Amino acid sequence: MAKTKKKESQWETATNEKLAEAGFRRGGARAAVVSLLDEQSCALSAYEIEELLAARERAVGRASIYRILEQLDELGVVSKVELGQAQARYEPIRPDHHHHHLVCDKCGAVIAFDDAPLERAVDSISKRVDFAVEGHEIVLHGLCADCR
Amino acid sequence: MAKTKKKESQWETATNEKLAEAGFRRGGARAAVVSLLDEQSCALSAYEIEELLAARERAVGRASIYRILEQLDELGVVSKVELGQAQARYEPIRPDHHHHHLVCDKCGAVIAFDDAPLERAVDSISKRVDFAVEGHEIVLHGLCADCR
DNA sequence: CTAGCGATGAGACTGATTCTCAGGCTAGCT
DNA sequence: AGCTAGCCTGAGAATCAGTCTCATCGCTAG
Repeated sequence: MAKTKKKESQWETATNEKLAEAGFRRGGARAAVVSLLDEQSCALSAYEIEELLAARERAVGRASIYRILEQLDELGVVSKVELGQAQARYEPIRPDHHHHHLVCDKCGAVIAFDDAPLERAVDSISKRVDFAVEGHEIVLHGLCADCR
Repeated sequence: MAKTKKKESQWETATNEKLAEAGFRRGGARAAVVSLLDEQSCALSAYEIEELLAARERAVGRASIYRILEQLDELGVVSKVELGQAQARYEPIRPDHHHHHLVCDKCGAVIAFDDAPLERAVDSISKRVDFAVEGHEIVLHGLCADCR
């Protein structure tokens, strides 16, 4: 598949702006990772990112991938989620698409879901505890429709 | 510290019964792990378990700790929780104490909390999705009172 | 008391993630 | 456009949690 110049989404643009504001220089590796993440609707593992980038025209070193993901996480544009699979996954944070995950204990499939009442319950707790809550992660696990 | 014969709690007793029912023989290593877990009110990592047991009179091999924890998890008497700290934690499941965790991003402190509306929201979702939900894990992260 | 077989643990191994450090490239200055 | 300081990269070593292997130990039934 030829590399086509895609239109940058709001997330990629906003991320690049935040990187610049935070004093980061531009770099090919980071641009490739940001661009790849922007195309995803759900979480990718570092290994998947490495493979996907290698399969394109732009391989990025493993150390760079982890470094970049950490920077993006700190900037608050990427969310690191641990789904109990012995590896972390990362996904872009889009203001209009907050969601959580269902994880199949058998095949490892990851399915996204969102639920307003759940969010409200979490927000309510966040205000009640003596703790500056900055984020939350909710994982439901069990068996997916195929494995059941 | 001298080893004192403590009174077994309901959890330890029930766990030993389930182990026997499941056909497991008795063993010193497993008894030590079960006894240690019974004293905890919140989650311990495998490494902490290894250290705590070594600090007592009863060191247990790492392989045994993981094996035992896995058996207890399968029996449904222990819960494996991933708090995004690159290591799993384990805690006894007591029928009267279902709870979730607040994790401090700075010092790593783990604080338990429970909330009925949150549980109801999760139960509600569990019934709506095309997925056999067997369990859930909710982690709020941010800064604890000390680190703020 | 003894044999059979589950329980245990030392240590090798695996897989994910982090660290190190030499060389490349960007951004700012002339 | 040319130059340079210092951030950006990536190859590979190091680390760390967790898993596997296998010889030995020690319950328990008989």
